[in-house]
Amino acid sequence: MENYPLRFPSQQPSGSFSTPCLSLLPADMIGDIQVFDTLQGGNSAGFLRSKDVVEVPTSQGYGAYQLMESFAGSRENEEKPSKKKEKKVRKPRYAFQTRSHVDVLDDGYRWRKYGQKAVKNNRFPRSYYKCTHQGCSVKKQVQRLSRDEGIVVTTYEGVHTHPTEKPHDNFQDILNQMQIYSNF
DNA sequence: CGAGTTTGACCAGCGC
DNA sequence: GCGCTGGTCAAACTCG
Repeated sequence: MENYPLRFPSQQPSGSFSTPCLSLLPADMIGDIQVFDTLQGGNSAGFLRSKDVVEVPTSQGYGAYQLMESFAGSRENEEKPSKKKEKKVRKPRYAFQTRSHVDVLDDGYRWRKYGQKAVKNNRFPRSYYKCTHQGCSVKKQVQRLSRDEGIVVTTYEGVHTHPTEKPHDNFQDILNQMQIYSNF
């Protein structure tokens, strides 16, 4: 499999991310991801408003990244008729939409593919990956939009419990940088 | 030989 | 209850 390094804007001057080049991604195009309009503070990555778009240099040129904070388990948080079963607690998910012709962007972590499924209303399959680091249960899903096959949606579930295995920025640094660039 | 991929089977949740 | 769909498992396979 061919991976391309994903470089985030640590070397970019502030203010160079002012022109989002992608329209908003409808929530229904990425399955059960729910897009929140307001900041859900308090969690480790809740510092970006959803629908913020940052433009990020990649080896294929600039790509537009839209961070969407989402909670797939939010329905479980709503009022629901009580059930005997313990409600399933799901970790928060964070989805990025990326304009790239490669599906799997190199974010510095090592991933093991554990599944691939055909998705309804999408001619491209969705791939499921787990972080291979011992004790780390972070997962991600990668899906290409059928409406615009140049766009890849990567959905992260969970937070890494370890630093990146590559010398460059880890994911938390990346998100922190996004915070910096989204606060101008 | 170990690590990662492929792929069919299985399971759970949800809507009708 | 049943069918559909998303998510996961695990055996077989590939690759370096």
